[in-house]
Amino acid sequence: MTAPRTRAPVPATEAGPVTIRPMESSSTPSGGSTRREATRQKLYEAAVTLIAEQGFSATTVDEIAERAGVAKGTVYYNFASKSVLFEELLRHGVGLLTASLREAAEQTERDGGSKVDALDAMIRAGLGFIARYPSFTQLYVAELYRTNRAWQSTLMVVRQQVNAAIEDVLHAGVANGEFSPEIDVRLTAAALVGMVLVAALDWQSFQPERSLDDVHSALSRLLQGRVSGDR
Amino acid sequence: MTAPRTRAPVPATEAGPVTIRPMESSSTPSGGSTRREATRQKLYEAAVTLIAEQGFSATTVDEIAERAGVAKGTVYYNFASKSVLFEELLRHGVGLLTASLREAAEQTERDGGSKVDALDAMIRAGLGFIARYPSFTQLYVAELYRTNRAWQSTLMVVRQQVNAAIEDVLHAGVANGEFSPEIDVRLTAAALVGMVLVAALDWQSFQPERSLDDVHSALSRLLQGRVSGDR
DNA sequence: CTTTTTGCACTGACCAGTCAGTTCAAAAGA
DNA sequence: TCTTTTGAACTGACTGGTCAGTGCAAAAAG
Repeated sequence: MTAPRTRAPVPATEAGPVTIRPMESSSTPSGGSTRREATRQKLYEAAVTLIAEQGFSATTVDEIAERAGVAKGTVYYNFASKSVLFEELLRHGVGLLTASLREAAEQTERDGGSKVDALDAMIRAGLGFIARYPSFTQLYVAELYRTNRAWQSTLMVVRQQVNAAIEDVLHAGVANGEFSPEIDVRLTAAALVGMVLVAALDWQSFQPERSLDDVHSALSRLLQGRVSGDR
Repeated sequence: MTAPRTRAPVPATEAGPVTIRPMESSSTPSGGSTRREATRQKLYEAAVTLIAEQGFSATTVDEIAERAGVAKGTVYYNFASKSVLFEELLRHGVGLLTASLREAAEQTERDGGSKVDALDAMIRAGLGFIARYPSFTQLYVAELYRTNRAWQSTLMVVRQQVNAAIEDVLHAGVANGEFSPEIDVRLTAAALVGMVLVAALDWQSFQPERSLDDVHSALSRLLQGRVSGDR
């Protein structure tokens, strides 16, 4: 059998772990060419809402292209595959989130606040982020605990990035004497993430009219154990 | 074109009464025939793990059937569609969870415990449930905040069921004087759910060797504001 | 007790449709 | 000129759902 001249559909070896294509869009180390970057941004935005609504598998590349207002070919010109687009989107979004969290903690630090204050500020920052990018948050939560997926590793890295930002403050607080040395840093961080995530999603989904301050104070009360009693 | 594939037979003619198939699977009001129920159970179990791992859309009916050890047609004999199978699975699982939560609260009640104790018992019950059905929990979290989906309404009902169990205790505690009247019951309940959900998922995914007691005490500490200080 | 009938539960090949990914010539920037 | 985008055509694989047909245990008939 000889290769039919027109098409060259993947030779024999199927086991190829890596896509053979010449492309390699994912580079763009810095600078980012002007036009290209704008297109990618549009694709991110289109993809994030669609995937948040329907999930990754249920979202088609055609839909993403249409929503972004570009041709399907453009998607593949800018990203090696649907999965790669998704992975880069994840990294992009979580980068923004962690930056925001760390910034909040550092700001508190600079103002001479305590570690609880830092945690509180991070909760607020988290809520702010979720309010600004609700779709991204949905998508993050929805994909976070899936296993057996192509982007497993990306997800792990990204999750760790977020949790670490909180764990750092917790650790500092323990070293500080401000927090009990008996707290379980890892679990407490996870619990705090969950608290903010689910409460914020509830807020956005079912009571979007409420203010950030309002929601923040409810969580703040929980964080500081001001639920029982009323000191 | 007739040409029956491999099998022969059964002469044509079937002028008999046009029984269009007995269909009507989803009923089974009570008793339910033994065999049928066993098959449905196997399908639930197969579907829950697969969907937890891959998500609803990425999971095929063929996979579910194969994992359950039945033919594809059997899936459709027992459930009207893939979505219906999923919806019934959701209702089934959440039914178990809420029963467990309410039972825990009532037990505390009977023992003359406080409302914080009830909340604490519910956290423990929640953790226990998640430890027993981690896949179901993954699936629940992953699909909970999706919009534009066929089973939207089922999800809402089911979510409300869980949250209400917690809100009830919170309300009772406020009426009781045990909780500050300023707490936001709705948001606090959501936050507690998130706290348990994410912490437990973290536990199951990354530190499965730890004991329930261990995890419970970490969350308990957070609930009771015993994080800062060490009273 | 033996034979026949009934109908539920299950089967799996099949179909019509869908999707990710590819290709490319031509147009549009810059 | 060089880069980026377009848009439509195509493919190969896969998917949800269907349906004619099978197996079997219990009821009915003899």
